[in-house]
Amino acid sequence: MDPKAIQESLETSGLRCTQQRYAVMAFLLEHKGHPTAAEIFDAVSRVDPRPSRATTYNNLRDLVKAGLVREVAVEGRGARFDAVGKRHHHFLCDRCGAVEDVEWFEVSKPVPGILGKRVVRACELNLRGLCAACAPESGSLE
Amino acid sequence: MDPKAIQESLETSGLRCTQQRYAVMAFLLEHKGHPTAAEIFDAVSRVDPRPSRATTYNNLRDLVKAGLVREVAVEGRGARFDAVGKRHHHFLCDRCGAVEDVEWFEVSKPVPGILGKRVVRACELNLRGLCAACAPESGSLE
DNA sequence: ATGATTGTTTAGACAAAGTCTAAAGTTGGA
DNA sequence: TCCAACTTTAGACTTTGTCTAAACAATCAT
Repeated sequence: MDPKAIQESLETSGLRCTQQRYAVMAFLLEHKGHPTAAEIFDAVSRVDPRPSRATTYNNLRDLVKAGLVREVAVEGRGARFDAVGKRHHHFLCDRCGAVEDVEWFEVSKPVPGILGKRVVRACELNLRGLCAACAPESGSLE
Repeated sequence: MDPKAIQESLETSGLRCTQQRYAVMAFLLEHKGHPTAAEIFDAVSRVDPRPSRATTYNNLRDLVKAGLVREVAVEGRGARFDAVGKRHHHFLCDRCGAVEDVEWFEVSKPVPGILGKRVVRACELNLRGLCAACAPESGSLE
């Protein structure tokens, strides 16, 4: 995504395109590996010397609220983020902790009635196991 | 699950049945609401006055390693845990943060080839939206 | 342009979540 | 009984995230 497009998507969402905000967004678009807030903070800090941690957290929150970024549900200490792009599932490596995207495929819907009054707005699959780098030559258990 | 059965399942998994460990396991079996580590610590602290936080964390880690307990993947600060029982999916409420079990139903498998060398060991669905308590009378977007 | 208003950044204190260590306490088995 | 292995404990420490008040933009209407 080129700089102009990033700026535009921020402004369309009602966010000013500030240095910091832009840096966070650009970093997320370039790094699809679901970085943690700490990693994002480190990365933008390296460019613009010493922004406060709070700014990075604020910007992440703003971007999530605006729908440009999503927080990924994984177990583990730090929140991880993901620029909203193509729909996809996630694969979590039990050994090295990597969080990888898996190409989207349609999943079965819950049997009607199972959910009661609940309103479903989104639905994603978490696959778990060993990533390509950690996998030995053994087979799957699923 | 009765006390004897809990003790047995611990010992079968190669874990001594200590006071603390038993208390953590029993609490998880009774509270299906996916408590956070902090909640578990508080609960067992109330019974046995002042165990160290470290003990609770150690025991949780041991139980997860033994396969009796699972860490639930949700975004947000504290790790949440779940006694391993019937297979189920999770429903996450966007408004109140509740994590509820959803009765198991079979989900579509990924198209072969999509996963490359990865070895899948588990697979669960995260549904997201508004829980029964938070849902207005509007419809679903999915 | 000028100034009022609003949104943003900053530093640092704070709080919450989790880990580590060293010492002391248990437990089970030879 | 005594040893080796496992547990627990307190507390220091680290990491992650939030909050606040003050300084800094940027915007908009004159």
